[in-house]
Amino acid sequence: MKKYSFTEENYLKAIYFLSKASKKGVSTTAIANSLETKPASVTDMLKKLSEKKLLHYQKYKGAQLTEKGEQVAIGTIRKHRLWECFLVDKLEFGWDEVHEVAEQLEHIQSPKLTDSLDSFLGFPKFDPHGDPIPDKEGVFPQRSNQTLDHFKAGDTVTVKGIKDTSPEFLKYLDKLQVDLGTSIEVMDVEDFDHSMTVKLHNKTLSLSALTCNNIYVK
Amino acid sequence: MKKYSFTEENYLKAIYFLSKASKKGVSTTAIANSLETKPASVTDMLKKLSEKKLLHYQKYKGAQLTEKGEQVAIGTIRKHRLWECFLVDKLEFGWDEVHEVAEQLEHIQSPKLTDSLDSFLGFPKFDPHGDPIPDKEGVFPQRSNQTLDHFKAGDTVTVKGIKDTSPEFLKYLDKLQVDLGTSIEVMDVEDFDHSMTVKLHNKTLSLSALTCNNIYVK
DNA sequence: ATCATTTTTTAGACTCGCCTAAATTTTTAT
DNA sequence: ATAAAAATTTAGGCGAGTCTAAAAAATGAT
Repeated sequence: MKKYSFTEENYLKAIYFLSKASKKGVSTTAIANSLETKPASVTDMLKKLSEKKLLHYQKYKGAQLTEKGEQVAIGTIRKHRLWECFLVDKLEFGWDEVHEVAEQLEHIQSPKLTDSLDSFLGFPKFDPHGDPIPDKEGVFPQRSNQTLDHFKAGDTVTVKGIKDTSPEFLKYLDKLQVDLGTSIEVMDVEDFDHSMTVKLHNKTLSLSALTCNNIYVK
Repeated sequence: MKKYSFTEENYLKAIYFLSKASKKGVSTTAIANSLETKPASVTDMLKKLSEKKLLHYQKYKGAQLTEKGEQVAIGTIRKHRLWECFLVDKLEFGWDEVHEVAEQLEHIQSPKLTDSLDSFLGFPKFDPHGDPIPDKEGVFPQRSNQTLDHFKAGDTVTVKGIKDTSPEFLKYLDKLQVDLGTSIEVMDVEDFDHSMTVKLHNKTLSLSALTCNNIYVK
């Protein structure tokens, strides 16, 4: 098992997420934006990662992870999400407070630690935002990818995940008492702006189309 | 609260421990040996740490931590030892397996994490090797600094800590069933080589002078 | 007190990851 | 089809942290 640097893991993780979105060849600029760095720096790093067989790279054509690179990325995501579970379940962090710390913890190199943590947490399938946690073999459990905005008046659904996991949005959801597992009944959908009137915890409230699109439900 | 790099924390920690041993001006070579680096590299770093007011440094005179530098070192030791407790108490690591991972975890930057972990662990005073864990204010609890070799036939003592925390010695102690809290009765001390015959867990065994000097008791 | 040995520092260079500015290639618009 | 715009790469450089080799200072032995 080779070791990869903090930076390498971050690049691979970023490229992994971007490749899920765009499907073919992740662009230099996209990576640069995602990592808050400059395109020139990304080009340098792509060359290095390419030499290490972690991704395929052709000048001007973007990057694609190799199997090896994808496994490193998935391993990093696994660590990140397990630590998020730890922080919320054991240390009583809020779901809006875990990201920054998990960004550090995800780079700790110790397979034994990762797997012991997994076991200690009871092999969770989803992190505090409902995002799937890959198992030791890199297999993701399936999570509903339907968002609340796809439902209509009369439907009753359960919150399964949050798409926008920014602290701002998460704090807003806290205020609304929306959490994983919360049951939501759709009362009405407004034709004009696609906002929804919903009932949850016996309270009636209105959710914008954007909000509804950021809540995964089933 | 400023942030210090992985490397800076390691230098400060090493100098802290060396200064406890030698009392006046930690030498370049001593630091280099401790960190498995070269004296020339240490000189460079001492200049930088000195500029940051983390230590006092004069050419050819060695280094001494400032109050600020000492607090950073103690903070790092606190993190290290808390993580060791976590690994042993919660993740069922052996006391001989924790050092390497704790060396990584100790550099995570999040006061909230450190303090939550402390609370989650029940504010432990000593780590799995019996070493004292400084509190949030940097105050160390007191631990017996008497070693087993200072006792004589007829004395009965309790193991309070291990001086040599190398995996090799710790595994040896595992084999002898010596653990923190283990009660030891001194049966006999050999004049010739100062080895001891002791009784513990109703077993009689012989311990070398070196072994006895590496076990803190009270 | 002086000479030899050891320790420490300086000088110059390397890697990693990043930057800016300029050159080049690709894409888009006309 | 070509010119303008956008994306990407190259070139050169910087800071952190490290190294080796050589110079300088401190220490120890006689």
